[in-house]
Amino acid sequence: MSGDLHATVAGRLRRLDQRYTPNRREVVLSLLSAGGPLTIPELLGAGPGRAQSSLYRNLAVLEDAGVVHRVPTADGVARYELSEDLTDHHHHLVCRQCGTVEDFAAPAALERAVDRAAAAAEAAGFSPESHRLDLVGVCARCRSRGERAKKRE
Amino acid sequence: MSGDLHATVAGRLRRLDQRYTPNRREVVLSLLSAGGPLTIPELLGAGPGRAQSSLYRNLAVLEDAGVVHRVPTADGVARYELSEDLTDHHHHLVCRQCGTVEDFAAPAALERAVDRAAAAAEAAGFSPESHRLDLVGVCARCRSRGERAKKRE
DNA sequence: CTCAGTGCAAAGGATTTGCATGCCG
DNA sequence: CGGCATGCAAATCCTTTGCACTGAG
Repeated sequence: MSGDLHATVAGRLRRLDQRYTPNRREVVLSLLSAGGPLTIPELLGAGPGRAQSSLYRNLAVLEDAGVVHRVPTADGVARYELSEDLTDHHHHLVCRQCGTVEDFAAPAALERAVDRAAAAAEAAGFSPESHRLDLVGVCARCRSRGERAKKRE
Repeated sequence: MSGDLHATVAGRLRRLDQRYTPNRREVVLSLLSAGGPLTIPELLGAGPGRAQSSLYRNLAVLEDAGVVHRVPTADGVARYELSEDLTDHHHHLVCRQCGTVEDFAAPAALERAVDRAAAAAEAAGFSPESHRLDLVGVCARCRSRGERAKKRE
């Protein structure tokens, strides 16, 4: 199954006359094993000797090819994840303190409710293609940190 | 009712030893009359002679005070809107072509479904505080533009 | 041999900060 | 008067681009 993924990625790249290079494979592998969207520094940290500019360029190519997806976040740092048709549809838990983003699978009932809302938007002239649902709050790690800080007071 | 709003804003600013200056009032008024989050240039265009840096600083202060909210967007340009407790709870229709964001009220059933999902996230250690739901697609304006372009082919 | 891919360094654009001045409380 | 607010300009941060070099086909 992992082989299928790489074959798919390679195919999508080939359509743009682009190759599935080691650098790009590295990116895909990192995103695959991550539990959520990764930042540039995080992706860079994975392998040494990689140039930032190449990473940015590769991400742009991969995004063009429909392999990765750029996730805008509040802290101004872009994050990237694999395109939804390569993984499962999911949503995000966004920590407002440390900015990390974790994947989260929503109940099917929620998806249905979103689809109905999309239909309503369509009636208003907007053509919905996808949706984005984030739960914003405090992640477990930051919460325990906060409680420790509170005790110290 | 609008007076209430300004009083509330002034109060929240005062809590931080900040004043409700004309510049800040201008920002709040612009956001109030807009049908969605505004960019810095849009906010700047409203009044002449305003310095960008002051606007950024004022937005930061207003965000601290819980009056405005920063909305991260895909095109790298930050957008701002009034805090939800000053307006009504709403969601966004994001145009992937021109980047504009319009407000959109979701059906109550959807909100309930989101709340249930939030409860599930909470069980997993995450503390949800709010949520964000965007429908991404093409706005009516861009769609008609696109159709015209298609005809020309 | 050709053209995509890479790394380095410089450029670009959005946002932030330093500093002197203006102004409200 | 003191401290917040403002404008201007310089600085910073993330991201993009230019250029020369390497490597795969």
